[in-house]
Amino acid sequence: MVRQKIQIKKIDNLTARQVTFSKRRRGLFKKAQELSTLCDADIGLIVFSATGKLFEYSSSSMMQLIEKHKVHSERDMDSPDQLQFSNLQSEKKNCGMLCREFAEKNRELRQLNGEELQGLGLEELMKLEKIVEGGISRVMKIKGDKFRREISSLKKKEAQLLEENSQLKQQSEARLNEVEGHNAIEGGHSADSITTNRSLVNSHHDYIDSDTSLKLGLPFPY
Amino acid sequence: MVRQKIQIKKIDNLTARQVTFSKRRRGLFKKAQELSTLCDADIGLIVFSATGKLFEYSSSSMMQLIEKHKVHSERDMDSPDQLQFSNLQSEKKNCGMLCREFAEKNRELRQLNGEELQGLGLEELMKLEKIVEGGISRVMKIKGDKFRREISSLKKKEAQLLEENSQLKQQSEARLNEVEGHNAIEGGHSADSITTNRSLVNSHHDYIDSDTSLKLGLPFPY
DNA sequence: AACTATTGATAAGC
DNA sequence: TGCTTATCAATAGTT
Repeated sequence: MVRQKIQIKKIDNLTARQVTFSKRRRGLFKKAQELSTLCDADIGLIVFSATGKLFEYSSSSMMQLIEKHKVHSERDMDSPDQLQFSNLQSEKKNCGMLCREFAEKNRELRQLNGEELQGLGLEELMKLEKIVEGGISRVMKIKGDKFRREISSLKKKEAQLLEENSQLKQQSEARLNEVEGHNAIEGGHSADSITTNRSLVNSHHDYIDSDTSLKLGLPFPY
Repeated sequence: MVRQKIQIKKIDNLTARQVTFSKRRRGLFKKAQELSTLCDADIGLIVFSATGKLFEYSSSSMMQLIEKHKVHSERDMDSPDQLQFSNLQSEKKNCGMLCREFAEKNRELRQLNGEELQGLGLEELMKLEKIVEGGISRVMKIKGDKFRREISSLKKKEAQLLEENSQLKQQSEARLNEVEGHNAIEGGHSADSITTNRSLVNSHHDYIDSDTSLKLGLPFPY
């Protein structure tokens, strides 16, 4: 439910931001498509998420549309030379801006990493601390989640193995009983009975072994 | 009023189509702007009306956006082109590399900030945690240093002021004594008892004064 | 991902 | 175009 109308400013909460991005992006694309259909317009929509993922819609061909856009915005350039020059210039400008943004991000990164802090004031430092605190708490939360998931999966496996073990134990005992029944019928000290006894001893020994290794792996399984 | 929801197909009536184009276009641009603000997305929207008129919106620079779009969609460039394009090509390649590096830095930054962590393994998470821990400890250290420096500077000032105060006090008393010395010589009452009384009155009066100013400054001090 | 109360967009009319 | 309003559509917050 919409409790109150939201402020149009960057959403702080990451997951909320992602959810909203996904919802509104779909809405926007739908409306672009509707407008193009209803009014016979040629529309191109390019959306880069904050993470750099590209989403696009175009009522015809994005390339054609972009070319058309270039033609429109470069109407006032008469000679191809000028146009070529302007392209190169714009590319360079582009690069320059990217370089600056890049440097800025790098600085941010180093500051988050605790470097280049001498120039900052108390206010800025405390803000930075808040940010890094938020970061570490989120990192630790995810780590905790991962640990818990791994542990619960291990516990599940353990339970399965215990179950399997107990079934094998029952099976083994049942077979022992069966064999002893035979022995009782055959009455005693034949070669067969000795063989059987030996294999029983072996299987029991195996069971003990695997149980021990389990206990070594998880000292307090319960 | 909306009697019924409209079909999404080309509007026959010309004027109705124009009106709808104008209305919906504005709505679309508004929504594009909102999405870009809310979710920190980079958005470009190009609309050509059926009559060929261009409308555009871009959250940053349409040219940059189109370049970014090209970098994304053109996985690889053609064979070495004509000489006249080589400059432009190399600039673009440059830009592409910068873009990728930039995206990488952005990712790092987000991860330090505790976002986009779902894909990481335990090892990576713990490494990240170490990094952020290092960051916060350095940030906190610098902050602590700043606090300490500010405090010690304040203490120094305090000591200076106290020193100044005590000197002024001495000076003042010395002058008082001097004045009373004159009075005692000129006047007829018992010098000793009067001096004592007066100094008492004075000090009390001082106290009252400063208290009053406090009350003026803070209307409801209690 | 599904739901729903609420805001927001807009078709029609003027 | 702009304004109004009844109605439909989008979506924020919740589950």
